[in-house]
Amino acid sequence: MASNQSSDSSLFRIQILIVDDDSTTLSVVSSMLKAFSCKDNHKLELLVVTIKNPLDALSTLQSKNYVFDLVITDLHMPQMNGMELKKHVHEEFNLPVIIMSSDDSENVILRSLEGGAAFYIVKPVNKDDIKSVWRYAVATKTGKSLSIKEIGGSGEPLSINEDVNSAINNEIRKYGTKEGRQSTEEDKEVEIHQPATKKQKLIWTNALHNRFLQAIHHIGLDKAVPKRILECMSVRGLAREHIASHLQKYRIFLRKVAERGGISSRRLSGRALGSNLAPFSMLKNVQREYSPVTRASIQPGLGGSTIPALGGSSFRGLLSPNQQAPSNNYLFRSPHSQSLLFGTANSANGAGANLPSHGGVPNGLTHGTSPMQMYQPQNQARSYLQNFGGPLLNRVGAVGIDQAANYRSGVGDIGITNNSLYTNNNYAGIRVTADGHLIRSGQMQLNNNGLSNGFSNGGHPGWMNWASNGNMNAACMGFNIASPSYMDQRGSFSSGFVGANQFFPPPPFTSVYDGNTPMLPPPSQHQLGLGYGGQNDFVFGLTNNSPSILLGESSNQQPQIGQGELNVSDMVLEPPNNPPAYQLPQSVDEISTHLHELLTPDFLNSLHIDDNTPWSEQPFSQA
DNA sequence: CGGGAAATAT
DNA sequence: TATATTTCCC
Repeated sequence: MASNQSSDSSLFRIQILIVDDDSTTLSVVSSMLKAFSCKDNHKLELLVVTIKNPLDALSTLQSKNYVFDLVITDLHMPQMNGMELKKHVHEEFNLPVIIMSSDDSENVILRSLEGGAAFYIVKPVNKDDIKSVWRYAVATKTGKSLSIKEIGGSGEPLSINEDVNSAINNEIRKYGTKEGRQSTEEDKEVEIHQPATKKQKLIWTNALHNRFLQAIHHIGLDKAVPKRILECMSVRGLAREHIASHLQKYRIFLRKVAERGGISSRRLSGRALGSNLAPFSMLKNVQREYSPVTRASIQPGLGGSTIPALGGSSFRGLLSPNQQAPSNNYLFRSPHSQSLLFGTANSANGAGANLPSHGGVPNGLTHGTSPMQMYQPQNQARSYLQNFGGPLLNRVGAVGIDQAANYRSGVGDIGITNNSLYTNNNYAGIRVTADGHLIRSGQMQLNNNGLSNGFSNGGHPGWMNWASNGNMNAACMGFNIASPSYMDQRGSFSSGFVGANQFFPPPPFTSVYDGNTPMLPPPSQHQLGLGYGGQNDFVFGLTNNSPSILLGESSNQQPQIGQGELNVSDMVLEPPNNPPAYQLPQSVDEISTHLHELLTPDFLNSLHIDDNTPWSEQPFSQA
């Protein structure tokens, strides 16, 4: 039962009550916890009391008033469930309660967290969970707050309180050093030697990745080496090693895609390639959680790249009104902390709760207009964090999509109205009929720059995104979404993209990116309309049950888009006055030939990945 | 020292 | 398994 370790000189005396009707869990968790309490460590004293009956637990708490620091309880117990117990514990003893259950349903987890649980552990409990408990306990005891330290604020990378951190590091280092100690079974079970010198784990958030991409743009892929990228990115705390590692992965991704791109389009029979090119699916910018999109939608897809907004335009995602432009930052995860990024402590700071989940559906709690998503798959090692905080980036130069209002109605215009201050009010009316067809409504007008593709490139050579015959052409490809589970709500989905090369380098990175501010270029450069912050600049994603790759089989054939839900040929757009410098290939062979060109690193580089797509869905997480 | 591949860790 | 870190070699 109780294990007591006497020590007068303890720096920390932590007393934990564990309640679970399963005695195995009790003993396992107990011993795991104790494993942290190194016997020859006089700075740490851990008292663990295990009780099978929640009612007994309450009476124990009463009889030993205020001696406990923390209660860990199972959720499903015969006498009283964990949440009830938690309620009592909160009210009567004002102690934090950690819920621990094999139930990993999001519902339950959410309710628990919302109900005030400190955090939630999904059984089987692993060492990371134990570490989390331990750290939480220390933090509680010492009054230090465990929190994501002001992600939007101080510029500090994600970290728990430094004091706590170092204290724990010290403890762990002591525990972890093998010198003078025989390794025991217990050590193997809970092995925690992470020297303080160990690097914090960097999580490549989408925003950070975008920064990375932009840096590569700026430098040029061929010259982009870690050191230069690092300089260019100007992200505090970022190390060359981080870049090198990421670059390595990125190159692998590029290589893979390039390989795929090189094969004949005739072989690109739908599904096979779709799955092969699954990485692309992440390139679209679907607002999964927030978008009311149901069907026959123009989805912002992946694609086209940074078209300067001087006369150009960028599609912004079809966002719901509350959707904020992502402004996420990079996150550092302490090597010791896998699970401390959530829970009560964070809630106090306005962060959300994480959701252990198998399915990987981020289900971040919305916090006002700055929802933050945290995703911790199960209780495993990774945490995907996404921060949607920050100001709405009303990107100058972006096509303002008259989005939610019309879109929500499901019928009517998707007014794609360029409201850029820097353009000439180009108007491309695209209309979705009641039955979900996309029809032309209004026409693209020329702007001063002379190109009428709606995405004028300011006089610079650029691709049209649909060819002069008015049809979306061969460059339109659809890719199945990588994770159909995401799309359950509205069926399968293909996003198409049209490509445009990057002709404009991003503005120089002048300021040091502190990891917190939204990644916008300096104001004077806003007009470039670059996709800072992670949006795809524009693209049509074409929806619904589309085969994976939608290359036309003949020069006359239109890409097949879905089940007639949305037909590109309905998008009759005015031919340009000035033919684009680069004509899209018309025949299959040409397509085949040009596919490779389409998938050049430059093009790939130009792909901006939206912040709302979980990292696990991002391109080279699949590569 | 720095780049990059490979091994290793989580 | 995926991805971040670390090592190793050039």
